[in-house]
Amino acid sequence: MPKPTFFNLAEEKRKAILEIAIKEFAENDYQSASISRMVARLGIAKGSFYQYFEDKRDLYFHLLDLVMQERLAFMQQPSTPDLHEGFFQYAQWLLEMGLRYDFAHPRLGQILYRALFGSGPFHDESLGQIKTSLLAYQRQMLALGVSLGEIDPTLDLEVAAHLLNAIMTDFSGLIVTRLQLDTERLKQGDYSQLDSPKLRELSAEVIKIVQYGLAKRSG
Amino acid sequence: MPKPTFFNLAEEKRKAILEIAIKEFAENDYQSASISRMVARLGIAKGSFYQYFEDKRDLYFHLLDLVMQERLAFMQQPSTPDLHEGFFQYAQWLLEMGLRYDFAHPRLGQILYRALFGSGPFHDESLGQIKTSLLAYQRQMLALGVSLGEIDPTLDLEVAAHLLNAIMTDFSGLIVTRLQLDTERLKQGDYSQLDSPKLRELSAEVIKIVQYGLAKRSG
DNA sequence: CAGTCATGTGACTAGTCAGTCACATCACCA
DNA sequence: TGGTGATGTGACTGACTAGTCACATGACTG
Repeated sequence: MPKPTFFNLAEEKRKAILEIAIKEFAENDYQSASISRMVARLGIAKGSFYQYFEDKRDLYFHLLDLVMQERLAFMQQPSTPDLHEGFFQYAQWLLEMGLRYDFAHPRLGQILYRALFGSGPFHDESLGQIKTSLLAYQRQMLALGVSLGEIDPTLDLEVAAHLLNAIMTDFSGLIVTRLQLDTERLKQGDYSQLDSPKLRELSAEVIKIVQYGLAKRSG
Repeated sequence: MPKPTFFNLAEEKRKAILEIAIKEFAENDYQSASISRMVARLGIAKGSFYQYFEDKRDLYFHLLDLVMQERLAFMQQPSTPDLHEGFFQYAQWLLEMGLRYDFAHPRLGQILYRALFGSGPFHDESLGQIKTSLLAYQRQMLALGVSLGEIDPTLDLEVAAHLLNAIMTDFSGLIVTRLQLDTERLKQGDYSQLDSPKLRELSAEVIKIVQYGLAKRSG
């Protein structure tokens, strides 16, 4: 937890610190993210940093908290469909929103991605918990899908949850290559290509495969 | 490319260097992998290292080469089924072999995994090529599956290849949690739990989902 | 005004790192 | 034996790191 001093700061300054910190941890892994570089960019003294945070780790976990909060808030939009209205419809919506989030907050996404798949000094600690909770959610979704009669009840739900999760996290990478988005332009905030109807087409295609598999339908 | 001096070394010494280097790059990302630590462990002088390799990057790319070579060699076993005898049978075999490889060479797998999903200083360079070539292979497989009449010809093969690839690379993580394998024991070379028939059961379950999807079959 | 307390500061410690270089050692050959 | 070229060496450079601390500034209060 950041020290009280940090929360007493003028909002402007606090936001500036977070902005630079997010940039630093998005562009570098935990080890390589540099406090010296951050304070230099912020134009504040090294000592000040240590009045805001216990240490580097303290800042890092605070950022992870923010990332998860942002993501949850982003997902809780009024347009959210009800899972009871259709499992695969809901899954497609999840896919699309996850993608939109990654485009809207590429740096936050990067930090989360690093925490999930990277291997910093705290890989087992609480970061594993994020992954576990994501998987638990997918599993819960699937269980509901089974009870709605949409999901094959003979499936191993743990395996299915893993696959669903793998596909969803991989989806961003797919879209980026597919739409041939210029990563640099993305970083600079130009998301115009997102409006392309291809996004919906693609998520529909993915869900179709998830739903019916690769096999040629008999006939 | 390593300098000629490296290849002139006695095989014993060369292997010792590679062993320590693999350990170092498996346990740390590129930035954190330390040449100073390596030469200390090897009991050789820092200068000697720079007579074997141009620089850190040179060593790293040499290791990546080795990893890919090892993996290819591992996959080209006499037991390899013919893709023409059945797409999904072949896919299941691929899944199982990939897993066995990761168990047999956990450190090499770790290095490859880092190269694919990490974000070192050379992420765009040639490492992207590895991923691209893996994807190209999956895509080729799928195209053959279509021509064999096993794969739904209306699918977008690029999307399908991505999903297949995501599932395959995620599979190792799934198995490790599923079989509740002790990672430490694995590192020490105890692979006894691999004999479990669960391995085949699980890969079959995964392929079943890939083949027919999650949806409850009508009826 | 003096006192107190939160906040800001940057030089400093003790450690890390990749990479260099003048020198030493060794093997081999004339 | 002396010479030559490959190989080995480790102290050294310059640059970086996280974190500390004695001190400075500012604001608010009695």
